[in-house]
Amino acid sequence: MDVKTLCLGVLSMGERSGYEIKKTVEESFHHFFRAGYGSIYPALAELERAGHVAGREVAQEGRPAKRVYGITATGRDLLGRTLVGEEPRHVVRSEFLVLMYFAHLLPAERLAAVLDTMIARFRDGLAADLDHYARTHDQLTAGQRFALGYGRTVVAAALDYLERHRETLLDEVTVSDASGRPQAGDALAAAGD
Amino acid sequence: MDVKTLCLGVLSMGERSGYEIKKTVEESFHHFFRAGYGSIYPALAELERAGHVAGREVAQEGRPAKRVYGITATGRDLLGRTLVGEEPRHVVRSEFLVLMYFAHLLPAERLAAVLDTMIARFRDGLAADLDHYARTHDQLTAGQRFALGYGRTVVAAALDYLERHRETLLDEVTVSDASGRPQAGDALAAAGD
DNA sequence: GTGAACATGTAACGGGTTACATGATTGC
DNA sequence: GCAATCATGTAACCCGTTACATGTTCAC
Repeated sequence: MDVKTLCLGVLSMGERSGYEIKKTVEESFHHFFRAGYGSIYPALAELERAGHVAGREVAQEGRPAKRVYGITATGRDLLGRTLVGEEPRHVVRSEFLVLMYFAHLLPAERLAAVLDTMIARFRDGLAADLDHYARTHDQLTAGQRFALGYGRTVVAAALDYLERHRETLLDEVTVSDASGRPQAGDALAAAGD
Repeated sequence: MDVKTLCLGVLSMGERSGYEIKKTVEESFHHFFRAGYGSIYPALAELERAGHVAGREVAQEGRPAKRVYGITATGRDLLGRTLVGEEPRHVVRSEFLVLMYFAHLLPAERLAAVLDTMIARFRDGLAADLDHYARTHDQLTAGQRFALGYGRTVVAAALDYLERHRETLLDEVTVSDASGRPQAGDALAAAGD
């Protein structure tokens, strides 16, 4: 599934500009999908060329004009066929966890900073999520509630894990650092002093 | 963080061939990283050109010869600097969840099949994980236990969520399908009959 | 002898990210 | 005037995926 399909999906819920599509993706898909302008605008242009969406200029007061797109019949058809036809991928790519795997190669302060960054990120994401859900849950489809609930549940579990194991990891790594085995982190910390 | 850094990290735990690196990644990183031969072998070649790893031919009995790589001093240095220098990314890209978000556009049987596929995948992954962990936990570093534990915890939470909400989603989507609103899924299901 | 696991590579392709480029409008 | 938000786009680049290509050894 590419950004083109995502755009079709978002547009199937109502007309939007490229800018607004990105907003929707950030609000509703942020736990499991992301798309930048550099992929959204070209996707929209290509979809319009192929007749799957139709754009029109809309003037606004107090804001620059925007170009809103609506999905066409062939677009809806393509969306349905694409969703049915693709086997569902689910990929996590976490350099954060690779970093944790090699925690013994990191200076303790850096390790703590990384953990705190991730904890803060998850905490903020979850709060924004809960807020968004509270404001929209009564107008969501079953599928939307399911997908959003999945994101919330999993992030909550991740956050809980990080909070509960932060201290332990920090303690254990510090102990083994002090045990005399030379570590890349030690060398770097020494070089940094 | 790219596959080159990953290879350096794996090799920092001991000498390995490209084939064996892939095995290690599959066993230990499968919840949060993946790498194919098409990225591992070129990464190794480039690392060797730069002097960060050194390869040597090793004959085996009962098996084809292999080329095992060891990390060099400069490689270890580069690994340490790379790990310290990068801000930790953590990206989930789930076409599965996008599919669930648009569940109302899917025929009910397809929706059930997708859910069952994902449940089975998570179940199998978790079992393999538990098995691997049971066999290695006493020789893992704190960081490795932390990263592996994170993966296990999060996948277990995800699996639990899927199992607990599968029926509800299926019921709710079926009900709204039958309520008279035309759906893309209906059209496709009808076309398929 | 055939399939599975072991083992190593190359080359094209695709798609997303990043950086660049521009401009309107509001509020401070 | 300047920062922030709204708004749209392009082009180069990176890097990972996929497909292709090849060969060994074992077990059935």
